[in-house]
Amino acid sequence: MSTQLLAREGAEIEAFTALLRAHAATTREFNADLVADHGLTINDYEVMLRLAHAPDRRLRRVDLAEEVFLTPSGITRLLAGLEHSGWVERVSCASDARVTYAQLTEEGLEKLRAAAKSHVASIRILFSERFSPTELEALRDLLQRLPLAEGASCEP
Amino acid sequence: MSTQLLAREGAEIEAFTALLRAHAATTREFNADLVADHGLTINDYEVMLRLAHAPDRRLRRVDLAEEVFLTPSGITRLLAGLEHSGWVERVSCASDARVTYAQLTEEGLEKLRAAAKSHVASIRILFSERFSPTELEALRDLLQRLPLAEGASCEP
DNA sequence: CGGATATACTTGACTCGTCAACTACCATAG
DNA sequence: CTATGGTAGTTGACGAGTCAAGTATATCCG
Repeated sequence: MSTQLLAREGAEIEAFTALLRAHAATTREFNADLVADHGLTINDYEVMLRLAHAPDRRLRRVDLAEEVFLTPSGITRLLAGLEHSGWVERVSCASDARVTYAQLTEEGLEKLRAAAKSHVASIRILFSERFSPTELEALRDLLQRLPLAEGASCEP
Repeated sequence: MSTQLLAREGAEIEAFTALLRAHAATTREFNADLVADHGLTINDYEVMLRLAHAPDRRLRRVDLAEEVFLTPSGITRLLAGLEHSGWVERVSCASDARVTYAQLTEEGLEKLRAAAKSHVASIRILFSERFSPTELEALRDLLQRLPLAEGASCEP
């Protein structure tokens, strides 16, 4: 009654709450494993993964930021760590002196492969324990509708 | 080929990636609004909401931590802010001197109501723009399966 | 050309939350 | 009663990421 306005009810709110919890739970788990086993955070991993799949294994820092939903300064800081470890190198751009690419090194790729092995396995286990293939697809498709504006669709 | 091991393919990985992105996108949006309009973070809000729905509007700090997926120290810190603003009070427990309840004050409830008004509206809009009622339920149900069972896991 | 505006990135100061270590209290067994 | 072990909570040191402001370069247009 007095808390009517604060209703937790309503499928939208429930869905969002579930999203928060699901993220907190899974992320915490995977991140802890990744850090313990490889000294990488999830974001380190995601960034290196994007680089690995990019042409020449390099990406502009802005674009990278957008892909993993970090701010430009966040990316600067994250990359500082990866550069320090020798997994990513700065490469300057001939045609535009403002841009600096982040490029995955050979060691970075090796590191990523090693990390991927256990990380991917954990993800597969967690998700396939809980969902059928059909549900998995449904979940993915629904979640993919959420990110607003930006990275929508178009890949080169 | 050489990146085969790093495959982004596989419904489990895609689902998890989508979860990361969906969380980052929505959370950033809602959090920014909440902070700008009411000076509350999403976690502040979620904590106050739990308190509002609890008997006597109070909860043990441990239990609160568990509900919002924070560590005990995280909760201490978060509550320190809310106590400072007068929205939450510490109440000690008669039967067990170790526990301190966090109790939502009258002002806290008012604050929460005000924040809920716009926050809930934003959530509803974002989600109902993208999903039908049926999809919303599906999404919620799928996400609710993810948080791992607390005590269950781990090593002896 | 040259000034205005926009873009790419970095830096300082700060917030939020973590972990590890610690205090304080409770419960139970000998 | 006391030792022993478990639970509730706080604190210090730190990491990760944010924002606001700053620098450097590009681009557009009179």
